[in-house]
Amino acid sequence: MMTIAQLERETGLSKDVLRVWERRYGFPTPSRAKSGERLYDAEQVERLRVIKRLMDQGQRPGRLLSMSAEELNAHAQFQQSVADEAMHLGPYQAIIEQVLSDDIAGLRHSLSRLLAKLGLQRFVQDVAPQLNELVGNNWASGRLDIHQEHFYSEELGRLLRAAIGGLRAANQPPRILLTTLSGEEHGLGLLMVEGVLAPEGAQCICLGPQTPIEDIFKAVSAYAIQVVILSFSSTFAHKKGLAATKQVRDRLPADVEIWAGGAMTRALRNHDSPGVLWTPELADCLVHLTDWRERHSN
Amino acid sequence: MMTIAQLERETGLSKDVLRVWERRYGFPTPSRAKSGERLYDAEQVERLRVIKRLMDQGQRPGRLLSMSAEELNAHAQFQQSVADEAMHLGPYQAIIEQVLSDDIAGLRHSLSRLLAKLGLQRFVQDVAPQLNELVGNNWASGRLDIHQEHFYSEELGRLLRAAIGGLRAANQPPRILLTTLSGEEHGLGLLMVEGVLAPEGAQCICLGPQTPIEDIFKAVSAYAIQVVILSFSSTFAHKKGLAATKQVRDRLPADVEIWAGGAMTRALRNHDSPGVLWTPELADCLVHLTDWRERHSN
DNA sequence: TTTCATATTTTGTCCAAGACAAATATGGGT
DNA sequence: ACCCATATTTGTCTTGGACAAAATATGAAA
Repeated sequence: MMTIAQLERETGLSKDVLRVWERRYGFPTPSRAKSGERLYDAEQVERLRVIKRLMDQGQRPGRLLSMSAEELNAHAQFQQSVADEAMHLGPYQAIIEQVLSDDIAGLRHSLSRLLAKLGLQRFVQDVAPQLNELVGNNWASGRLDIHQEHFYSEELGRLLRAAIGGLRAANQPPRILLTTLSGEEHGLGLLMVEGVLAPEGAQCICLGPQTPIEDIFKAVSAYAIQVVILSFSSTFAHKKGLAATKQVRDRLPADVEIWAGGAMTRALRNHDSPGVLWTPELADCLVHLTDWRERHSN
Repeated sequence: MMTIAQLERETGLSKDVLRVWERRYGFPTPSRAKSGERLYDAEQVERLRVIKRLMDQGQRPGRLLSMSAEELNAHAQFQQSVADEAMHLGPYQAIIEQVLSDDIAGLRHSLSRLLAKLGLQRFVQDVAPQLNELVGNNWASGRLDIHQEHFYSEELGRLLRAAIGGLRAANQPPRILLTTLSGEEHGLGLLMVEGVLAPEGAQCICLGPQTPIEDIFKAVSAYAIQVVILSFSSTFAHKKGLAATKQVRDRLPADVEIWAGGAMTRALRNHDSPGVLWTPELADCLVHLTDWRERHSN
């Protein structure tokens, strides 16, 4: 039996949403503590998990919530088969199999072998994004458990950090600050960007995820930063991302550039906002780096 | 101008709290959009930041919120001087100075030198906890900015991950799962535990922070886990931590042990809860590891 | 047909005030 | 000094209504 607060933390569905669904769609239907508080049983929690997963695939709640438990399961099954169909058997299928089969040692070995073979920069550009997408697809289709996704992220993060740490200390311009805004908790993208830029000798200072805007501003002046890189994962609503990025832009000195990347920025690729460079692909960062150095080479 | 949702993300004060404070104490006093939504100006945001920081030191909101802006600043100043007084100039004061002065290269160098000198296990046991406490105190006193705390955490995390990754692959029992429960986002503690246990040859599988209970259960069976380690930082309410830990205990097989550590567990040190071992200090983990191996040596 | 702008629907967030649960402080006894 | 019962403070949950924001459908122009 779970309270609404626990359920929010475990599923990521906000309390407001859980309550308004109950009112509108008649689901979920929690029992009540004698004080009137909602108590959700394991069955409904599980059903909400399935619903959340399907919603993250783009399905809309109105339909999902009006389905019976059987219909919902059948639907999830169907979606999974569709996703499987679409997934092409790329060169990294073997690695995904290792994630799916909880092959700890195998995954570690495969990743580090690929990194050694390709080098950090190529690995980050060519392999990591594809793997991330495969993992994302498999999670969306329900084939992959959360613990497998966590383990994969942790291992990839370790590998990248180790590789970056092994580089000779960078001392060429520009000085780059890497972080995400509050609300974006995924920090893997930052490591990937650093993995591309650090080998070029750029001085990267990574603050990890969720730096409040005020503190980004402080960090920029404390470290004499010349470029701020922000990363947004695909789950970040692009309208909010745009607004937030502009807010940062307004508070920073004009000579400090902002490069914003990550899956979300694909939607803004052609959006013209002064003083912000969109870098939906990692390769874009390299282009911008070259440009920056050219501009500042006098 | 900030909406209540932005303010919640940036300060960590929940919407409910912000609204109820307004009702009870008459502060904050946001203006309203024409639709009636609250809009907080920069000044009040800053004041709320100060209040939050003082509350994290243990001050109670009733008093802080009834103070005028001037009184509040004077009070914060006073608290800072008290904290400074209490802080003893330990052997690591120099490192803290580097954090405070944004000396990137110096901090990296000091940390890696200490690690090389003491070795991973000693570094994690003797140095890291003291540094963390100093950083915490300096943050509480307002001397340290959030970006400095982020940078410190990121650097220490990298160093530990690199050191752990450099160890020969562990292959001795027990197989240990490390994670935090949803609601606890600090993952540094997990790395520290791993830094103590991995050198002993224990097979550590780290999932990073915030694994839902259901998925901890799945991971335990997928990886044939024998010990689950949970970490709780000091901000986790110990009553909730106890309840959550018990919930995990109930769902796991009896032969899987739970070791719960982190600053919060100091309060539960003497609390007897069957099937859970409290490890408020890192050294406790080593003791438990020895015990475990002895018990399973037949 | 495609593309773009405009309606319409759906969905999530915010608001209000009251109630109560949980955390913390206080007083009195050992 | 410690511990327990009681009082106060503080945070979270409740309801139903309203509206903002996102997504989809519709229609017009290229």
